[in-house]
Amino acid sequence: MSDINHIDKKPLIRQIIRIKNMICNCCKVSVRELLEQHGIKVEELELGYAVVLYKGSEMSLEKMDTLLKKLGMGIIKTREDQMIEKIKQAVVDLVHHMNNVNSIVRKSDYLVEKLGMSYQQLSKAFSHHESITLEKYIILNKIERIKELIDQNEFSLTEIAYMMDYSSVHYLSGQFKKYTGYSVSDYKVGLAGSKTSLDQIGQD
DNA sequence: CCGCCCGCAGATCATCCTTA
DNA sequence: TAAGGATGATCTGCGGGCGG
Repeated sequence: MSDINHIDKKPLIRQIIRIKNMICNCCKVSVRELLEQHGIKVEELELGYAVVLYKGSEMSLEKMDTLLKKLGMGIIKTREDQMIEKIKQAVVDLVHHMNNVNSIVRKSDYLVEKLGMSYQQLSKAFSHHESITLEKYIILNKIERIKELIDQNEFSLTEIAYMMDYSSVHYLSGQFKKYTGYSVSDYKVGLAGSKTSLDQIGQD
């Protein structure tokens, strides 16, 4: 009797979950692996969201959130959370995934166009939700991208400045030192600290 | 000569706050 | 919710120094 009821009460739930701090394909691999290890079928998986199928009696959103937090991620719950995550992904797209110089338009214009909200609204929501301003978040992402380009050792600092939409190499150099505490030269010879994970940007 | 770094002044922009 | 103003931060342009 109880066994029959137990089986009947195992409905499969299909749900879209929004996931924060997914910033690259490596994250997708990790998320899929983690969820499948816990019996969750992943039907679709993109940066920022997944379509999952799971047994309601064995798994819940809370449990999934706990699992994802082990990867530095988590499930987005409120509308504001979702908006902040969209802003972050737009910034990551802009800074890290656009190698075409011409595509790097004014950051605020790009975000306004991509998210369909005024810059004031975006900035206010971001500052309210995070410990840094939207502008600083963009700059910190650019610094991490610059570190990557320096590590690749393919471009001079002048070329990197041009690629990252700085008007001059000297301003890039100055901003790099301001935000990291060490110069580009120090970073190149390994005297400085390592790169920061994108999901840790802005978190003290 | 080239690449990198630094300082300064002025222009531009982002953010915050107030008001309607 | 949008508009406008104030303020501080960021960015640019110029000039110069240093080391390879």
